[in-house]
Amino acid sequence: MTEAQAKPNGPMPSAQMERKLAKAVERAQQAFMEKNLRFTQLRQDVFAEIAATHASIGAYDILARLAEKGTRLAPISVYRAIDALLEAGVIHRLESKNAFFACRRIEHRTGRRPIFLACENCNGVQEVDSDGIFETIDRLSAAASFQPRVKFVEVSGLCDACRPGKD
Amino acid sequence: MTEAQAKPNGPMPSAQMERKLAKAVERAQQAFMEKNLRFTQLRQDVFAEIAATHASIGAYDILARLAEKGTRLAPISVYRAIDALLEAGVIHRLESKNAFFACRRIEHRTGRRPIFLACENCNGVQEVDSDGIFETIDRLSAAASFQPRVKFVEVSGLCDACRPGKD
DNA sequence: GGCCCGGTGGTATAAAGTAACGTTTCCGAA
DNA sequence: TTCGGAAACGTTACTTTATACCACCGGGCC
Repeated sequence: MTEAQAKPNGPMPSAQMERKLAKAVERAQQAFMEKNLRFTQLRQDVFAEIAATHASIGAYDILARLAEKGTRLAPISVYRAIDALLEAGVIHRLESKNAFFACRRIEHRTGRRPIFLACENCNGVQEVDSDGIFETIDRLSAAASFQPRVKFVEVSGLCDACRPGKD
Repeated sequence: MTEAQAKPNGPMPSAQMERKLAKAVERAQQAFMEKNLRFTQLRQDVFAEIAATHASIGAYDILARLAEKGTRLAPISVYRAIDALLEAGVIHRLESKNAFFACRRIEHRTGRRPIFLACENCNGVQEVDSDGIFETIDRLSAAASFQPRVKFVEVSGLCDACRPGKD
């Protein structure tokens, strides 16, 4: 398949989108400060590109979009920025797609880790409360004498907007 | 192809391991037959290599091991065999590692899908009963109007044998 | 100043996976 | 028994994803 795909969620006033993006960048900056990490220009640019997508995006797509805007980078530079963004917790990695998306940080509201619902059509990612799944994983791990370090719960499918029968 | 010769100090009797491997291959063959798929020589070779590993293994590692034994293949051939093995359900893919492992098919005993516990040290993979995790995912998906198709639950960490404090 | 260190730039290359196309093999129908 | 289509395989080339390596820059610190 090529890169062409269904447009992301419905039309939205671009002014509103820009305000949202600016807020997201600001929150990211906050997160970096709290962790004593540097929110450099490169990291900000990469984050903004990911956040502007409102979906998951591959490292090389980020690269291409930045190049279109005049910022030509080597892959390694993007990956370094991504590493920092992951460490700061402002983006997540979708293991099943080798892609990244801006964290909406619902765990700040729920106090719990979310699971990811990734749409195969529009690439949008929802984070929904895990409702005890991670605790279950911990329990199952303990029963198997397994020491968990990183846990992935990812679901691939179709989001509401992309469901057949809808338009 | 010559038989495995006596090793001076193997940790496990190689005869026993070979018997286990032969059984695994036989079960795989069974699975292929039940699904009306062909268990060709290539597929058998690739499966045997994965099963003999007793851990997760990357496609190119399989390629290299087969090459050592005189079977030189193009990557695509291995991937095609892997696809067939996945379809037959005799191996699983570890998304978080881009690797594959032989299914021990605990769902045949429990009637339920397992989750995967992957050791970062020895690459071993345990399949343990999911204890309702997938049902929870279905429920959460429905609540989010999301239509799930593929679900990944993978845990990366240290298995009992590789835990620090043991030896 | 001289030093360390985190971040960056650039080149090259590894690792993972796929497209395209032709040939062989299997298997059932005529 | 041969024919024909589908599935499997081989070969080449290629894309996508990710990292190694080394040099350099700029700020804090002695």
